[in-house]
Amino acid sequence: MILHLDMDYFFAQVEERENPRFKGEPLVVGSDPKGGEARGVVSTANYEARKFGISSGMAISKAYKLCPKAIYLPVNKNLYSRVSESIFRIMETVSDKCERVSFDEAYLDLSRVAKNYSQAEKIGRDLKEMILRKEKLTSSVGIGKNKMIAKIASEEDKPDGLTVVRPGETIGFISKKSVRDIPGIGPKTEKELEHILGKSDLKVKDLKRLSMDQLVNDFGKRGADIYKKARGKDDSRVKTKTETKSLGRETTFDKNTTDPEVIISTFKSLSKEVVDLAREEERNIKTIVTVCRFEGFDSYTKQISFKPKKPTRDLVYGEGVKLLLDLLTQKARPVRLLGVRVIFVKSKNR
DNA sequence: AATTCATTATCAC
DNA sequence: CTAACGGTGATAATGAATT
Repeated sequence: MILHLDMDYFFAQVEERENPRFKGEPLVVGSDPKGGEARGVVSTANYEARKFGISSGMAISKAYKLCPKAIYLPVNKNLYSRVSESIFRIMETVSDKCERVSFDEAYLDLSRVAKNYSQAEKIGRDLKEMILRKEKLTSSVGIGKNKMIAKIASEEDKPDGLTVVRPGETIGFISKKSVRDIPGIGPKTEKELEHILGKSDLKVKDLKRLSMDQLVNDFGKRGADIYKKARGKDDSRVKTKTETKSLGRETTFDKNTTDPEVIISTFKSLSKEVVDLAREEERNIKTIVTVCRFEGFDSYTKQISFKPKKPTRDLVYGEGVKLLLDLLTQKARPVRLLGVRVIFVKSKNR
């Protein structure tokens, strides 16, 4: 028995709470639109802004065109992080089997704490109530027999919703949903599935026409996953703690650049950030990856592996620039984005 | 033959 | 007219290089 909780339009809702004058006005949290010239994206928009067609992930320049008079706020990560921590602590009082997915999303395994779905529902209501009381924020909850069902259920009735899907209702619940509602099926996979089935606007029930064999053939491991999910099955566990496997920083320039001074100094500061953060992990690294996106949006990576070493600035910057210079001389084109990432060595015992 | 490395693709939020 | 489009991290596929 799994519960999924998703905060409603989280960043924007927090900003409304901090400044109630924003309520009722279209509000967009994301990068500075700079009069429509900026290259960032929308993080979260409140419902008033969504009426203009603005949504998460959209280019901020497009959002600005759709609604220049909206209130545009920068992403105040520290604030959301504090609120997030408080919400997770509330959730963890209900069950310590809690998986934090992002700032505003988490799963709880209720198998040990609820005898039946009615009890689970009560827990869901209580959770929403506690969060509202403590943080003055609304959330949406879904409960189902596995993580996938719980997640889709939490989307069902937002904002401020609570949906319980009992095991017997599972198939009926998902069959009419779009294939895009299945976590793990993104735009590319949807397109490919449409091509295979010769039909657009695919529903979950349509997927049942595809055999396990065919799906595995076409999509590998993910195909097997799709086969099961189309039948309401998902045996992934709620995982409470996971260790960081990699850590990186990247940045997009305001304008594409060919200036070596700018490129190198930017890379240097990205490297410094990565090293400072990697140090806190107190673990060795085994790979350094540099990323470069050029004018035209095509991206390339170059990486180097070695015997486990401490993440020092000399190492990460030193090896990193070599990789970067390789990419730059190979392409010799204006640069849009630069990034650097380190991959940690797996630590022993778990 | 098995494992690791390098690179790209896809996805989620 | 169309495209516009961040940052962080995970996982998988594939082919080459190593062990």
